[in-house]
Amino acid sequence: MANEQLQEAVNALKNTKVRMTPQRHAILEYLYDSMSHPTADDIYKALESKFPNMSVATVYNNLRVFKNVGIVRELTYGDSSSRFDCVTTDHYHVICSDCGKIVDFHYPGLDEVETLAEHVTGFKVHDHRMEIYGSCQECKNMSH
Amino acid sequence: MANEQLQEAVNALKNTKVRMTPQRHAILEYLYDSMSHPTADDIYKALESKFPNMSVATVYNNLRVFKNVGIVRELTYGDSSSRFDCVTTDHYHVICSDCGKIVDFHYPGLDEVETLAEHVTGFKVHDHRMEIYGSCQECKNMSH
DNA sequence: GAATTGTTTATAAGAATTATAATGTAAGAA
DNA sequence: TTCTTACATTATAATTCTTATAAACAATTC
Repeated sequence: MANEQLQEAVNALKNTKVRMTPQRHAILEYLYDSMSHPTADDIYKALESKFPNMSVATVYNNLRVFKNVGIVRELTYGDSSSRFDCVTTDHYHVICSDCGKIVDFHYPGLDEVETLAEHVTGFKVHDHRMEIYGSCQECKNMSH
Repeated sequence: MANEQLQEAVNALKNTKVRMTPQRHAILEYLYDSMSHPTADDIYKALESKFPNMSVATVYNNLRVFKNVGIVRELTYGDSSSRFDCVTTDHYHVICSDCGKIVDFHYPGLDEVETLAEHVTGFKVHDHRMEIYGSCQECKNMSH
């Protein structure tokens, strides 16, 4: 299923001016396979063996390209570097404040929040973002 | 009322080992008076005339102190620098994707989201964060 | 096949934040 | 009060993440 989603993403790119390159494919593949929330540097390190000559800038550039096309989302949490997540179904993130672990969390979309915000503020609302913070099971046990 | 909240924050600090200094008071005062969401640099610039010798590091250090005590919250959006917000009542932020304006938005707390997340993930949930993105009225009109 | 457009690489530059060391200031004990 | 200790501030240097630049490369179009 990760493969199907990857294919969808590749197809989405075909409809734009964006060319498919080995590096791009590898970055997408890593994102869809790992299903984690890596930083640009995580991706860079993970692909080092496969692409010894790849530049960090390539990772950043392509993540931005993917973001603009809409197949990747950038997550900025408290920690220094951004994390990237492939846009699949609507889900939220539960984040461990102690170790930084990120777990996906499905929840019916908060549409009513968006509509209420439109009425109250006069904005044209496009999107929202929510994160939940806490201590994961491992870190909970650590603090005994 | 901003003054009352400021007093509360000052009192909260008295109960810790944290000392009150002129710089700290000025930073808090600015946060509570302006009711905006300034960056560290905004604060630094705003207090320049009052404290010509203050270092940027002081602003950063103290914002972190306030954050740890729990009277200030750090907001990390896509843009490069963090923004800081005094923790008052529970409210969310509506952010203009075009001009960056931030508007407060009151909404009954999403407690059920937190409890559901606890059950599903096994986390001990402390907190959550939500932001709503859209175009403010000015930017809506601009794009005609 | 030549020209154009887009891509990668390597490196340098930029910006935000943190660490360090020296100096300053307030609180507590003698 | 004076000495000592602990905390704060300042100035500067160092780090880290990210972006810009220019040259080399590859693919697409005419």
